Amino acid sequence: MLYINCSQNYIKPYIHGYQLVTTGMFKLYLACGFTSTAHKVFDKSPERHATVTHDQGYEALASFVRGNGLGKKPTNYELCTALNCCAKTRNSQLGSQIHAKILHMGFHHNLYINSSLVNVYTKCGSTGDAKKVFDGMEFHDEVSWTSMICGLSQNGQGGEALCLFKEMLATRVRPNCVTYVSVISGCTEQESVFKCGELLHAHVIILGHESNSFLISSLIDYYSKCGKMDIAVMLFGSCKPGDDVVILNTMISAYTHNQQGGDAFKLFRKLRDENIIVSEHTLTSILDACGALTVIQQGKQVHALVTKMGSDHNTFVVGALIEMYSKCGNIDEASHVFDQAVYKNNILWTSLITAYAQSGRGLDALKIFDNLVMQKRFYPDHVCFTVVLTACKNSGLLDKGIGYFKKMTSDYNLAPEIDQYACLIDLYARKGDLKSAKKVMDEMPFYANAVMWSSLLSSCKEYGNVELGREAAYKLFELEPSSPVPYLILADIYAGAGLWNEVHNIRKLMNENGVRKSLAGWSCVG
DNA sequence: TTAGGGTTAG
Repeated sequence: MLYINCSQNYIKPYIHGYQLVTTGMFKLYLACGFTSTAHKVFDKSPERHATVTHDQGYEALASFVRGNGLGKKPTNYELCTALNCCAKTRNSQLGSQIHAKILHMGFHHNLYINSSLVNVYTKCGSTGDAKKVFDGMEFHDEVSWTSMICGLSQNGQGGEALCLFKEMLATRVRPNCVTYVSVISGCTEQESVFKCGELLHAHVIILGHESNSFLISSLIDYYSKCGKMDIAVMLFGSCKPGDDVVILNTMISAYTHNQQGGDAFKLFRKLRDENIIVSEHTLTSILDACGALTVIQQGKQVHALVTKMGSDHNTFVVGALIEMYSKCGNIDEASHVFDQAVYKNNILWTSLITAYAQSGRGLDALKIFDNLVMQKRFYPDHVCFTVVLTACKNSGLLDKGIGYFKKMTSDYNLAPEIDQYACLIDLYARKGDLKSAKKVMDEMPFYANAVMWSSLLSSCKEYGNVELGREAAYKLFELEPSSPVPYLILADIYAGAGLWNEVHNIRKLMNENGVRKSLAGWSCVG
């Protein structure tokens, strides 16, 4: 039994935040059959940028929902189209309901329908459900294999995508360009699969796909994220400028992320001089370069172009402008850009709070956060809490920080993640409450990482705690075996306590473990 | 009727 014409179902999950309320309104209008109003709501939605193909989705989905409301039996083609729309609009709820209908109607053997289901589930972040559908399929074609591989890649499971790709190679179905694009894009997330990209590149060359623009951009992205800029530049050199704006944008980002902001700028200027049409992605990437280079004059010129292109409605571009002004030290202009923004979503609010926090105005950052929360205009997520806790940390506000940490669970039902625990530990440690910091580390549901032990070790040096300092340093010897830093800090701690024999032992241990003291200016004694 | 690349907050 399906209830997809029941509007309540659409509203319930979308009560958090302006952006989601807008999405909920869109879905409500759509569900009630008011497609033109749904169009209007969606046209004003900040989520509009989420996919370029949304527009093709409304009418088909609305028609399907209306038909279902009238008790009309859908064909397998219509179910497929409806699932496709669910994937594009990230509507997991309707997708699951359609899945139930598919099972009820006995269409679950259909290859196309199953591929679409895999796509819906992965686009909505449910790779487990997608895998269940995939594993239950009687046979796979290149599209269904690729859907699953791509879904894993897009959900940060590059290692799993690669394993599935290997399974595919063992079958009679051959991977195509799309499969390679999908699997290569998954190789940029985890270091464990970094080296596989080169092997996949070799496959691409052997198969003669090296001129495919999707493959070129994914390979440029891959090599730049592995730090192999020479190969990225070589691949870029094989294309004609203006052939594909995505390749250009990938190259601009590649330069920026590899501390080559000047080259990013040169490329951008070349595009402008040659009247090559740039996209909003280009603006975002070049603003990123301006921030990295702290070149506010160029940043302002790009801002003028943003206005000229009418791109100030795009939340990605607005976010990049805020970050650029903030990095260039002009927090007032960052704030002004935010005030002028037509659509303000959670991410943009977080960008503003971050801008204040990183400009040494932690108290202002917290004030903005408190006001927003009080007015119920904003429902913070984990990232926002990390920003807020960092602001507390940098301003030395231990009690406030503890209060925000507790609010995560009590007010927002958010289980703290490792990043927020790291902030809390650092808060306690910086204030000298090393006992509480250690207690959090012992009791939290995560293994303490190197960041946490380093934070504890630094504070042990600051507050002269030899016992805990020793424990932290020895943990770091295991976690970061080639780093001289924990050895040197522990030596400082020993020296501060007058334990000269221990200082000599640490020096000996460094030699034994083959760790080289390579930090210029480090204040190690002896 | 099924699949693809590049961009935001710490």
